[in-house]
Amino acid sequence: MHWGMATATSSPYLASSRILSGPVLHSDRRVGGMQPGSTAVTTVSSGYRGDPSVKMVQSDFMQGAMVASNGGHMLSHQWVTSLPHAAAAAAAAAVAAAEAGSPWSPSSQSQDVKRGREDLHTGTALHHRPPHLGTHQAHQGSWGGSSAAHISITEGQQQQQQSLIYSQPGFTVNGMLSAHAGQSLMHHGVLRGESPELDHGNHHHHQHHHHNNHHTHHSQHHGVNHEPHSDEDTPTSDDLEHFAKQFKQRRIKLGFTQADVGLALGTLYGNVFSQTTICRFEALQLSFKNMCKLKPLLNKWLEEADSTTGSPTCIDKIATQGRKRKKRTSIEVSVKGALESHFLKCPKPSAQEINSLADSLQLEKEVVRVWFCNRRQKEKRMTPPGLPRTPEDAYSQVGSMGPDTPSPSLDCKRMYSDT
DNA sequence: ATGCATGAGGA
DNA sequence: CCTCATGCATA
Repeated sequence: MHWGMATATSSPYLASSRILSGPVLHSDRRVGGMQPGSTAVTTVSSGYRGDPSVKMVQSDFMQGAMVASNGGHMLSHQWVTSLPHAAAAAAAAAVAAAEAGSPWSPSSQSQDVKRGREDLHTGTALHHRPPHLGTHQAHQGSWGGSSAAHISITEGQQQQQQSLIYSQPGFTVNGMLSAHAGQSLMHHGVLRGESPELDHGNHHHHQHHHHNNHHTHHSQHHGVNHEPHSDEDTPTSDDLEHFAKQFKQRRIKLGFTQADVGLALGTLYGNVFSQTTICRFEALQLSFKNMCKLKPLLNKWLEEADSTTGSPTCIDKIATQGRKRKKRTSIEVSVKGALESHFLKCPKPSAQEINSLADSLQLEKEVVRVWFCNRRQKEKRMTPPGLPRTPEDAYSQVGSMGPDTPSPSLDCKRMYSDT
């Protein structure tokens, strides 16, 4: 209705300079009108959470503890999506038919499939460094697989630059170790203006749009597998996998949560990372290149971590920026199914296509666009659902990705005019 | 652990 | 607008 298609298009939300401290709480949930037919709802919640410093050694399940229950001031209502009475929603819904097309996307993503986890969960926080664990398992080349001994980042998914400045002058490293028992210490010893991207030293990566090299490559011959020595040379996929595993174990043994690590990295090297990123690293859900970039850092952290086992140091908590984020739009399952279907037909819909889709699904165009972007990214991640495959047939989707999506999908052209 | 989102950077 | 790297907010 109101925002049918004229208004909501690219609402430049955000930009709120700062949040007034005024207790402006609007208890307006979703403006009532929503019925079990809406395509999506945007959940409302407070804008920012205080500090997750509740360091409780939990395995690595989730840091649910962070959801502080503060007074809550939800004053970000620029994006409130007034749900239209989705009527047609139901129509398009129910389309969740996933024709397995990709090697690793059988029919999972409907909402969130959990691949089985495997182990961990050491509820105890022990600070003892394990002698070492030599549990290397088989490896299957997930993505880059194969001995990437020489692969160097050729896969080149485009890349920007990430630098890695070691800001923090005399600030000695060793900023990890959060509070050990109590809360965290939020004391800012140093605040860097925030360094977004830092370079790692190698920005020789340009963007070529091709994927990782998953050609059958067989490990050529590395006399002995170079373990995760220190870092340096581009690690092989196997290395990464192995490292990630070890990292996770050590981290847990040391009693740190993923969030802790991310924080420590920040105070340590000037790059803060979130729990999410650490998690994804451990799960190898990052792009090959991204994994390579993070590995050295995490490796250093590990070293520091066990060497300092027991040295409390301060961690600073950078001020939180009042960045307003659009509330996460919850897309209904059925709608997701629809999107999924379209994605299979055409992973890269044109703007117009997106518009049509958005319209028929009654979602904002932006939401749809982003959905596709995320979907594509997901497709590129490592850890295909169901890795344990023989390295041989790991991939079959050859022919398509190359320098740049040679398969431009010259077909997705079916916009139906609703009504 | 993940879904949706933001942004930088490149065309 | 896309790709990528990241992360808040969630489930």
